[in-house]
Amino acid sequence: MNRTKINKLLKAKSPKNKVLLKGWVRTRRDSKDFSFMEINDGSCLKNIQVIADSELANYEAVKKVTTGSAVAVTGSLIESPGRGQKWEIKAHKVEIISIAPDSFPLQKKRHTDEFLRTIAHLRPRTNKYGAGFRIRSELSFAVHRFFKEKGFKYIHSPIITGSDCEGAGELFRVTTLDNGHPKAQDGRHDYAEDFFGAETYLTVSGQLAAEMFALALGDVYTFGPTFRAEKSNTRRHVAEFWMVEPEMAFCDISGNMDLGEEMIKYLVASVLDECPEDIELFARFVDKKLMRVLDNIVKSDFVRMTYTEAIEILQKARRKFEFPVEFGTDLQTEHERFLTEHYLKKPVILINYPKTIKPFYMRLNDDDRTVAAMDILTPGIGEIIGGSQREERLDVLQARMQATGLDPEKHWWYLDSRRYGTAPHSGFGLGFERLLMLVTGISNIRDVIPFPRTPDSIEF
RNA sequence: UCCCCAGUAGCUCAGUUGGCAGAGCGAGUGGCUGUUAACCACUAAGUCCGCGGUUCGAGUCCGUGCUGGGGAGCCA
Repeated sequence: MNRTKINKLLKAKSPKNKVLLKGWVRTRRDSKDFSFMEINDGSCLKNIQVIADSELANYEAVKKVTTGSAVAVTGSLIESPGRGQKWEIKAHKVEIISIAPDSFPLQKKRHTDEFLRTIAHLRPRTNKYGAGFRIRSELSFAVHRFFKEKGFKYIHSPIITGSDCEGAGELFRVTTLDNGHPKAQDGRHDYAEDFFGAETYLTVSGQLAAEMFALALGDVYTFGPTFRAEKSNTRRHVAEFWMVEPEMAFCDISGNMDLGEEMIKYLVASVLDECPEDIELFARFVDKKLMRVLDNIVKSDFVRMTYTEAIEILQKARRKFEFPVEFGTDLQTEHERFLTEHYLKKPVILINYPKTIKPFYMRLNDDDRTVAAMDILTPGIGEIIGGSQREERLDVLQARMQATGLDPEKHWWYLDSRRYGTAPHSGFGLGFERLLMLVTGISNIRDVIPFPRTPDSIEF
């Protein structure tokens, strides 16, 4: 007999004589001649209530089943005479697959997120983390569906890279050399002896690869893990995170903004549509304003303004900032928060940043002082998307590389894309975990990724 | 890396001026009961984060280290 998942059982239209259910015991309560067991199998937030009575051959053993134990229940799905649930299972047979000893650390009460991080291998068994990771799964599929519906091709960009100029951030080195290996005269490893015959790193972005494929397949995207060796310890940073990076040929900064806004709206709407119960949990217990925030994102247009306009707003603001605001300085967290949380109270797309604070590949504007950069900032999260129209003019790109200290020779293949059939193109990167934070209201990035990697922490 | 806060039972926390180590929940045992994070009674459970110092006496004061959290920088 095949097992039926609980999400299906709970949606039943009529009673069923015989079903098989497998899952974990969330709680058990004894009554006079029977026992109530709440079973969860991860298919949905809700548990199903099982009635195990003294007719069962192993009733004495069933009464010893603890929270966290695994069971298989054969029984009939009947309408519950009790209040609080429509359906319940009258057990004919309860197979005890395993008993969790009383050291099982999850209790039927709320735990702090800090404690649950120390048992990251068990936290998906809680309501909140189960819900969060179901949402993460649905959101991933929604990303692919969004791009598929728009005719984008999915590119698997490499994880190991020899390129160190993809973006800002410290890199993780990839090597098969060990400490005993002979070193070159400067005391560093001789990477000619290494696996690839050169220094290699974990990727910080799939952008350069995506650009090459956009200039062949038209509209493409990558969606995979990226790595930053920054020793930053904040609630918004992890060393390993997932990024979504679309890249579009024949697309300018304006089309880029349109896609970014459309994509965030689509993804938020998808989750609201597909995970209503899981989202409801976050709206009730994690962030009371969540539904209003999400509704606002889906329904209202994002504000669009230039970096220069943003600077003027901040300069006129009657607020003391710790860092001064003037053209040429990057916006600090306090500035971003003022704009999105106090001034506009909604997401904003900022464009045309000074060229001095942005990477070489962003397209130089006609004013020669700004580049066609685009950041989308949202209340609470800050920068969720960073992108640009790319510099497609070979000579300008070479000049920008040299000005920022990059060796054009080494990136010959990247420059080839501007030699042969170069065309305007644009793209951006969206931090997948930050999107999850936005959608769930979870305030710490460590709680939206299964096993977070942060400085001095690699237990799981 | 810098600034701030915290660390006491399995979990969440209280602990007064430096003077016997506490509660709720969880767990165990028993009772009650179509129960809903059930209810009632009893029981067990501690390196008060580590090290050093002050003191007749330190969970409490001082120094230092570790761990966790928040903020900043950097970024997605």
